[in-house]
Amino acid sequence: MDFDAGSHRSIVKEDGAPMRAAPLVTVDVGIFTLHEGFLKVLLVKRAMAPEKGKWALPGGIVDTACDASLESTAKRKLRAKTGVQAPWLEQVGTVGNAHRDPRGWSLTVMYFALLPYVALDAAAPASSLQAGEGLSPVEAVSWVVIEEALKTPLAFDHDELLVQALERIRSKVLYTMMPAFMIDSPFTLSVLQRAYEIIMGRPVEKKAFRRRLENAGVLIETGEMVSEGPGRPAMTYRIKPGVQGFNFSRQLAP
Amino acid sequence: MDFDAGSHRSIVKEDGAPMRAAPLVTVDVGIFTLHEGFLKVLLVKRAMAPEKGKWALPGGIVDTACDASLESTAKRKLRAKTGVQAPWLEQVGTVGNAHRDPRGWSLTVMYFALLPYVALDAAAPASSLQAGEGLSPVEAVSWVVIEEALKTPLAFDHDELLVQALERIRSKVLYTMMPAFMIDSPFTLSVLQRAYEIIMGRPVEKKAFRRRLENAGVLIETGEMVSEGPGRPAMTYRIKPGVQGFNFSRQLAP
DNA sequence: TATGTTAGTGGCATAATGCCACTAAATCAA
DNA sequence: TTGATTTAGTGGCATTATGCCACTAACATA
Repeated sequence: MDFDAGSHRSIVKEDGAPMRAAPLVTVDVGIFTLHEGFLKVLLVKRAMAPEKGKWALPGGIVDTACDASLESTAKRKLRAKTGVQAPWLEQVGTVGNAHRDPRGWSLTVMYFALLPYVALDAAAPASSLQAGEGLSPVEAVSWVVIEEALKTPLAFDHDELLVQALERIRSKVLYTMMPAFMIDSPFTLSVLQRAYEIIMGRPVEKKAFRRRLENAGVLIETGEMVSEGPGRPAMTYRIKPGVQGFNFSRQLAP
Repeated sequence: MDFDAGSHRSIVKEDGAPMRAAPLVTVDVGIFTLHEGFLKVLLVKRAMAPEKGKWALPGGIVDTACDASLESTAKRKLRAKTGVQAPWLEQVGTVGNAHRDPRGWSLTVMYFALLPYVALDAAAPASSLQAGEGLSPVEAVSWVVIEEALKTPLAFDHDELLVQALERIRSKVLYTMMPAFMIDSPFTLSVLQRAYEIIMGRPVEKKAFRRRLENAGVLIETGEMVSEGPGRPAMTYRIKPGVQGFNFSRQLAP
């Protein structure tokens, strides 16, 4: 069952201030991309208390008035910071306890999004730096190389949330097409391979990589070749529709 | 960030009834076991509105006063219905939207638990049939064969939640030791194999199965043999500690 | 003692990946 | 023009975990 009839109560303290029996509910989104050879995550610098001035994952309260679902909340946060939609949005998990927020019991639903790199200045709408429709104002928005983000002390328990999201990504990269959603389309197989390598943190064997993609049939040849600098020109490809749900039968070497 | 300062507001409607800005938060638990050759899930019959009289997954509101975390809420629900702890408890995901509960925006964090069969009459404490510490009274508690549960119309969106949990289990059974947590210990390899087969819904090859376990080194030989009826006596085994997190390098044949 | 039943193993086949050397087609610098 | 360098792409064998199947082992029962 969901809850007892009438069990949701608004307790009011003696001084008249409302006290919550239900926890605060927020959505946080780890937004990841590949840029200049690095895996980067989008961080915002909080402009308001609590944790004012600290770097944090983008996120905020679920607005029951304007969000139809948790996923639409996540999409709203994403669009507010990047100005674009993400081709991959996935729920990581939910963390809820009495101590993660100084003001009491709180709960956050963690998502991660993958997208090709977009410059923030150009793409981010004004709303990302100002308070708007349920949006929190922030001092700054920035793509941060993942290793640095992991070293930075983040607001609340966002360090742990970031680690959780990263673990999920590093695990799924071994048997999915994830990296294809973080680069511009169309792309060459070499670019895609490098995307895998950046996320995995180690080299991938060229032949095995290409054969795997070929047998899976997850790409469409565009027929267009590209040639950058010296070396043989390369064929370009696009992702087949529906590939987000595709899983290879085995993982890349651990 | 988590939320804006002061953004949690208790809106009061004109008639004085409190209206929530924050969603209702619940935890639901799919409790699974193996019994008499079937995969079964524990269902409860709701004794109170809403959805009174309907079958549902055990669960209920998060009690911020007594639960330290979401997981402890899940454990409390589990213990209330079965009287025992589960050796496997895993979060499946969170569903939150405006329409899953007739009374407004609500959110549930779904867990699943795996445990060896326990008879409900004997093991369930009185609290499972009566209202207690934040526990909801139910008309009945029952182990239901999974195929039947899937055919039964459940309260709220519990049909979908059950499907989600089941998909997770059917997927992870292919590369984890999950079934070992649903049978009594120690066990024979034949019993364990049958546990896999029940969940997977198809036969598993004996030699491949045993070799896989042997190479993984996830079991401890007890040294004790058991003999039931005719046939050669079988060695018995226990699960090595820490095996819950173990993943085989490949999946069983899809 | 023969027969049926369940436990457990030997050994080859299969499939996806790892590995490495090779060819192919471009740029660049004498 | 030619050779060196660079990147793209392939051929083919090795490795590894699993699938498959026939075989042996040890018990009960008639």
